[in-house]
Parts: sequence; structure tokens; C-alpha cells
Amino acid sequence: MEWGGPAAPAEHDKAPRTERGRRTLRKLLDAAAVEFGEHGFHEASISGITRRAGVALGSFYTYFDSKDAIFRALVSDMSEAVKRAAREALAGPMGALEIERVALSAFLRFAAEHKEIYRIIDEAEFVDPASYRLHYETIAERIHQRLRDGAASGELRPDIHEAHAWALMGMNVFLGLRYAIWGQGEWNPDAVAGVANELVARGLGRR
Amino acid sequence: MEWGGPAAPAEHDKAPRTERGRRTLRKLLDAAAVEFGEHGFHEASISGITRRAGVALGSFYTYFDSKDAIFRALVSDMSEAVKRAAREALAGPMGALEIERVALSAFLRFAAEHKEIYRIIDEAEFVDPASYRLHYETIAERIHQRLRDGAASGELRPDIHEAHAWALMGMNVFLGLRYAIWGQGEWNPDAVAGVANELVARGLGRR
Amino acid sequence: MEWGGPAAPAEHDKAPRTERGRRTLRKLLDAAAVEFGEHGFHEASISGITRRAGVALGSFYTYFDSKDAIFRALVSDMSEAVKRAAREALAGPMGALEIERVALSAFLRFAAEHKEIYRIIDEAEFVDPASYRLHYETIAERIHQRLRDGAASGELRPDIHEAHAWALMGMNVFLGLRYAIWGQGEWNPDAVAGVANELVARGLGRR
Amino acid sequence: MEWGGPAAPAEHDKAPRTERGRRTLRKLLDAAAVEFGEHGFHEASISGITRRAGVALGSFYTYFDSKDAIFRALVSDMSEAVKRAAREALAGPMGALEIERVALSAFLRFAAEHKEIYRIIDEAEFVDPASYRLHYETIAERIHQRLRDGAASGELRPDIHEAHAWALMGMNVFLGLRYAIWGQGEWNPDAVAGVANELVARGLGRR
DNA sequence: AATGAATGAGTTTTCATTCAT
DNA sequence: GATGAATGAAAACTCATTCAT
Repeated sequence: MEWGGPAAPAEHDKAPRTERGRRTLRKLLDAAAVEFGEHGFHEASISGITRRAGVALGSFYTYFDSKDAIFRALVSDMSEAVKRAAREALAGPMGALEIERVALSAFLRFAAEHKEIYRIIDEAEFVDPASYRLHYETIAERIHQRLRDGAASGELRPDIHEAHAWALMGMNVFLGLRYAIWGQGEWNPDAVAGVANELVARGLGRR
Repeated sequence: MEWGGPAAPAEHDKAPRTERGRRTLRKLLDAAAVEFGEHGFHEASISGITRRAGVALGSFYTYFDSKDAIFRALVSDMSEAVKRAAREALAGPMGALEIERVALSAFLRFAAEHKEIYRIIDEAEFVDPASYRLHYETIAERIHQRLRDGAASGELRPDIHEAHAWALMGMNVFLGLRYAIWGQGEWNPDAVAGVANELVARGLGRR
Repeated sequence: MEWGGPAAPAEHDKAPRTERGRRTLRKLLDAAAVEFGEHGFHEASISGITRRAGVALGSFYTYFDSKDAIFRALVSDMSEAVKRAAREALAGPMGALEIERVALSAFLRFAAEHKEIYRIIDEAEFVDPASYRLHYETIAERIHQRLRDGAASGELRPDIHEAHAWALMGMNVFLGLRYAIWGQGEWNPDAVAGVANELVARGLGRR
Repeated sequence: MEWGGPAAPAEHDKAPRTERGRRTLRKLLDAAAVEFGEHGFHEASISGITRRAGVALGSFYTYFDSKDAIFRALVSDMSEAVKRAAREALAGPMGALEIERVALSAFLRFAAEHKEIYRIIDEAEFVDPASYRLHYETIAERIHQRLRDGAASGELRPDIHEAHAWALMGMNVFLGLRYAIWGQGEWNPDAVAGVANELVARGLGRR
């Protein structure tokens, strides 16, 4: 459940000043990921978080101003983690279609590993609509850029539209929902990504 | 905001016996759509619903057993309305690809008209996970069936897979999010549906 | 401890609509007078008030929005009661000096009877400074008017100044503090009022 | 805001041993005067005091045992300062009436300079009732003694009563409230003291 | 002496649900 | 059926005080 990364994001306004404090902050974030994933934002309780983290209730407020605040911190933590996972998978040089296939495959693996991400991102729609919208707009823009690059290189059709990026993202998200979250053991990320990629290849590729 | 249809769904266990009761029930459902759409399930309050409906707080329990109950009634009300909108749009005889285009176009119009549907369906993930899952599985199955029909008629590729249905649904949902919900005035449902449909046509159509 | 008067002041925004509600509101106000008088605003608790009133904790919020709100309601209740007590004592026709003597005497009796008034008014300085200031400014103005009337009738010096009204009020308040609140059994309101009145008579009376 | 005087009152049980400690103690007391004056006892926080003082939270307890303790130290600091201001104003030889006039004038100036004194003394009624009562009883006794001296010297009426002292103190306090605390710029301490003193002169002076 | 993290008891407030009229 | 008052469990949040470094 550890979302890796350093425990004290730069923008955090109650940054710990000691090593001990840094550890406590990390424990709280990890505990919050579990608690929110299990119960959802509203059913989750601060005391549930601190209990899991093994710290006193009051200590929560040493690091966060409210339940909202830790939720927001968690969402950006996760957006960051998803991005990192994608970047790692896309390290080497690849063709445009290959990129999309690998990206989807990596995302499916990541979601299967961190199922709580769906609940938490979806709940952001209610808890912090701005960050919810930003989350998807950022990803769509990233995809859109990749598609334009593919068009420029001649591998994809020249008439790439923003709607294509959103369509692609929607596909990916729902395939993740169907297989990574609701899937039953036997499915294969590469196979799913392959089926989707064939659709994209024909749909957007140059013949 | 009126979700049309008769006021007393068959499965409702506290069906009103009088005409006056029927009107009160309808007022409550309409008020709930607004309240839940505006605040989300948890921030919404029964008293907010009854205030909007113009009835006394206590009267709520004459028609619903709980907050959950009215929410569930609303979700099925809406699923029903979406289905009805689709059915109406798909009345005449059409080819497989045309069906998908018209269905998406109708859905985009419907969502633009009833923006609260996204919030409410999404929130079902937390309030009533089973109905959330059922909602999407039902739609996916419907799409899957249509694709199989298209394959049988020879218009689509023969190797249709369930993943194709989920991919298609994801596209539609995210295009709705981007344009019907977050869009700014100028967009055209038919154009969006056209872009998506071209992708599907190449991706799944027989050459 | 009952502050008499009707239970539902006109300006109250959560006025009860039934007789039963009216009784509950009255019980809450009376209980609050005791609780605030005994513990002061900050040490007083809502649950203490409802326990004394014999109603459920939640019922408090049927009538008041917050601890502040009931405190403010109480202060105006009391200002009103003090004014009423004074008016009753000053019913018949009297000379200017006699008026001041009777007013002080009545105030001393009232304060002895309702010792909590000092704590509550004084605490308003912190809880609701505006009403604290208004309370004293209103009384000072009332006194000032009476003194001007006395000057007009020729019984008092013609050069009455606002400062005289504040001086008189200060005398009264501190004599109340010394005798009505901190006094030990044996004191006599009329005697105290007499001593003060002689001072006023010489100080402000026409020779 | 500095209440002058040496930083370590004799009765203080945690007297600092070093010069540095003495400075920290002084900073805490000055910060507390501002914090309590601004927010009142209950809304004031230890962390607010240490933040203003520029020291760490924990350091507070090196010098005071509790929030109450520093409040009490502050009240006695202020009582002391008021007394000192009066003593300085009353240095030379004066008649009984002149003494009262000068004392009031000096008090008005002092209060205008240190407006927080009213809030803090008044709040003592709730935080430390004994010291509140003692504060006023001590002052009343001091005034009473001066009036008796005036009677003995023949300048004042022989039948001086304790109630006269309390009446005088009440006048002074409320004139201070009206002019020093709530007054708007233009008032003159000597003029106010003059009006009050004329009242006292006629009321208590020998004709 | 100084620092700042940790503690947890205590209080306000909300609101779904029940009930008497 | 309708009304609106009553209930009380549950949770967020504050902050004086303690403690480890």
C-alpha cells in the first residue's frame, strides 16, 4: 500500500521538521489510502486512519487540517504514482501504437495492484471536484500529445482530434474497471491491452 | 428535472393508494434528483429533499424506508430513463454501425439535458456498489449483444470480444463527461458521435 | 429562575409552531440561565443545558443554532427583564431624585434575586461585544434622558452631561456588585439606595 | 505593551536563573497581554502566546505551570501597574478632592493607553474569581481610606460610608469604559475628571 | 534551556429516523 | 396521510499539557 515517494510533498504547509515527524506523516498517508479505499471518504473516519497508523487521534491534526486535506494530498500522491508507473513502462524508444499498448498494459497492472485507486479517484468527484477534473484533463492532454506525435511521425492518421484522446482514456478506464477491479483471477493484462490496441491500430493507424 | 414515467415503480413497497399520494411521491423523487445532483448523496439531507418538495419531513417515511431507498429508487428511475431514451432513438431499422452512432448521439443529448446523472450514477459506486456494477454490466451486455448481431449480419468483424463492448462503453461515457458535462456551449453531439463512430467503424468494421 | 415573559421572541428564527415546542423552548432558556450563571459561557456545555432542561441533546438545535445563539437570546431576555422590573417600580408619578432612588433600589433587589445576571452580562463582553456595549449604552441613554427631564422640571441642575449618566450607572452597578452579589445577608437595599441618592441629590440637585 | 517593571515577580515559582531566561519570561508576559487582550482568556491559546513571543511551544512550561498561571501573573502585573501609575500621579501633597480628581484623570489616561486592561480584569471574574474580587476590594478600601482621611481633615463630610467608596469606584470604572475604551478621539481626560469631581465635591464635600 | 512532536479527553454539531398529535 | 418535534449516536476538531531529544 505504500505509495512510495518521499513523505513530505513540497506544497505541504505543515511539513514535519524532524525525522520522527516525517515517519508519522508517511504512516498517516499510507493508512489513509487503506481507510479511504475500504470505506470511501464519508464512511472513513479520522480515528480509523489514526488507529491504522498507530498514532493518537490528535496527531492527525499535526499534519493535516481536515479530512479533506489528507484526501487531497492522497489524490495527488496517487496521480503522481500512476504517472510514475507509466513513465517507467514507457522508458525505451517505441512506436506510437506500441506506446498505447504498453501504457494500457502498465495501467492495468497498476490498477490490479492498487485497487483502491478507482474508489479514491472517483470519490474525488464529490470531495474535490476541481482535482477530479484536473486529473482527467491532464491525462487526456498527455494522450492527445502522444497521438499528435504519432500523427507527425506518420504512424497515425493526420486528423487526430481531442475527442480521440478522451475516447482512448475512456476505453482504458473501463477496461481497467472490468478486468483489473472486477476481474476474476484468470485474465491477462497483455491480452486485454492487445485486443484494445488492435481496435486503436485500425481505428487511428494509417493503413 | 421530471424523470417522466409513472410515479410508482412496480417494485416500490410503499405504493401510494390515492392520487394525492401519487403526486407527493413524484414530488419527492424529483426533489431528490435535484438535491442529490447538487450535493451528492452524503451531503444531501432528507430535510433538503422534503423542503424542496414542499412536504413535511415526516412525510418522507410514508413513501421511503430510508435515504438509501430513495437513492436506489432514483438510480433505477434514471437507468430506466436512459434506456427509454436509447430505445426511442433506435426505433427504426439501422445498420450496426449506425446503431452505435445514434446511440451515442442520443446519450450525449440526454446527458447534456440531465447533467446530474453522472454524479448520481457515480455515487452509486459508494452507496450501493451492487447496483453500480449491475448498471454497467447491463449496458455492456446490451452493447455486446448488438456487436454480436453486427458480426452475425456480416457488417462487423466476426471476432467480437466482450472487451470491445467495455471499450465502447468507456469511450461513450468519457465523451459524455468531456462534452455533455464539462463542455462549453459550442459542441455538437452529432459531430462528436461521428468522430467516435469513424474510429469504431475502422476498428470493428469489416473492410 | 424563570425570566417570565412569553417564550418565543418575535425575532427568533426557529420559532416553535406548536404548544409543546413553546414549552421546550422555555425550558431551554431557563436551563441556560442557570448553566451560564453557574459555569460561565465557556465552561457551560450544551449538554449541561439540555440535561437541566430534561430534553435530548439534539433538541437544542431545534431551537438554537449554536451556544452563541442561545447566549444572545438570553442576554436580550435579561435586558428585557431588568427593564421591566425598573418600569414596574417606576409606575407612579415621582420627582427626579426619587426616581433614581427607587430605580436603584429596584435594581438591587432584582440583582439579589437573579445573581447570575452579573456573570452573564459581563461575559457578553467576550461572547458578543456588540450586545454588551448596546446594553450599557441603552441604559445610559435612559438615565441621561431622566436626568434631562429632571433638569427641565427644575429639580436638577441645568448643566446635565452625558458623563453624569455614566457616572450614575457605574455607581449603581458597583453598589449592586458589592451588596447584591457579594453582600452577606444583613444589608438593606433601601439604605444603600439612600446613601447613594443623598450623594446624587447634593451632586446634581439644585440647591 | 510592555508592562515595564522587572520580569520576575517575587512570588513567581519558576524564576529564571539566567539573563536569557529573564528575557524569555518578559517576552511571554508581553505576548500574553496582547493575546489575552485580543481574544480573551478562552479563545487565547498557549501556542498563540508562544508564536507572538517567538519561542517554542514547549518553552512556555519552563516559566509557567499552566494557562491560568500566566493569566494570574498578568493580572497582578497589571494591578501593580495601575497602582504605580496612580502613585506617581499622586506624588505631591494635595487636598482630598484634588486627590480624587487627579486619580481619576491618571486612571483614564492609563486605560486609554492600555485598553486591554478592561478585558483582562473583567475576564478574571471567570478565570480567577478570587483575584477579581480582591482587585476591586483592594481598590475600594484604598479609596475608602482616602475619603476617611478627607473627613478627618475636615474637607469632607464626616459621615463617610464604605458605599461611598464603591460608588466612586463605579463612577470611575464606567467613565473609563465610556471614554477611555469606547471614546472617539476627541475627549479630554481632565474634562471628564472635572465633571465627575464636581459631582463628588458637592456630594461628599463639606459645604 | 529550548524545541516541537505526541497525546487524548472533551465539546459542538449534524441528521436519519421515530413518534405523538 | 400529514405534520413537525424529539431523539441520540456518531464524528470532526481543539488545545492544554507531557515528553523525548
